[in-house]
Amino acid sequence: MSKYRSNTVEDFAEIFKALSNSHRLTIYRRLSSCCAPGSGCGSEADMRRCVGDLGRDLGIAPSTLSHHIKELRRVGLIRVERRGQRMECWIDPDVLDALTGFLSRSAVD
Amino acid sequence: MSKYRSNTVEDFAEIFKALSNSHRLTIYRRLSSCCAPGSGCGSEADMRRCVGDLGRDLGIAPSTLSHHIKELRRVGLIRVERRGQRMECWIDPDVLDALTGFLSRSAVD
DNA sequence: TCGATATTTCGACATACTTCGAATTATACT
DNA sequence: AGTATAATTCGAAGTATGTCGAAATATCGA
Repeated sequence: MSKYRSNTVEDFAEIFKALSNSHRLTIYRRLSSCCAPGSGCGSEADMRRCVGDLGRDLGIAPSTLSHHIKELRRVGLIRVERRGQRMECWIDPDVLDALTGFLSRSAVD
Repeated sequence: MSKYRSNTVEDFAEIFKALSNSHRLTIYRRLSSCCAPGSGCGSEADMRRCVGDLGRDLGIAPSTLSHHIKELRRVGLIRVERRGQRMECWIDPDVLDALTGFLSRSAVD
């Protein structure tokens, strides 16, 4: 039931670019230790983490953190939703699947 | 018998950066339609492609192509060896495995 | 309503990246 | 030796990225 479909090589290049910064990659991995909503491998609270938590101990300014979150969101790797004061983030598993599929699949071109 | 071992998040970020340019990603995918040497899924000739072939129809200057090949090589994604006038390239399957493993594995941190 | 907490937006700056053309190196062929 | 082909190195130019601080927005609690 993968609803995600990325079309071009450019799309995937953008996704890789989002993971090409060590701060963003760390953020993404911290999220990937949680589960996707609806995947039933943890409580709701375990699936999501707020922006502040994700950037803890990274040594970057809040504005920089926000910029990185925005970038991960832009390419579709993560989803974000407000919950009170916090912005809760979680991984879009479809995009991750598309990415690993893209890597292992042989090029047509 | 995976002899490749990447240590840090920074290493993986570098690998993703190498794939974050659509020209380099296209080059890499053209190579991944071949097989690794020793994997026995094709003749020797099928496993490798020279720099000029990999950059065909990409619309970039030879010097730019060379720069991209160098970058893919630097992070370990591909291997290069001279064969006469040509430089033959092929994929390092260990690094690709490490990459997909890294993506699916949960973060410890 | 006022202050605290969480996050974003904006503008600025330094650094890194992509690309090119010109010149250079390596190999093959005649 | 001389020429052609394949690829690299170098320097330059424009663009993109990562980062910050200051100011703004959103929500919660007293």
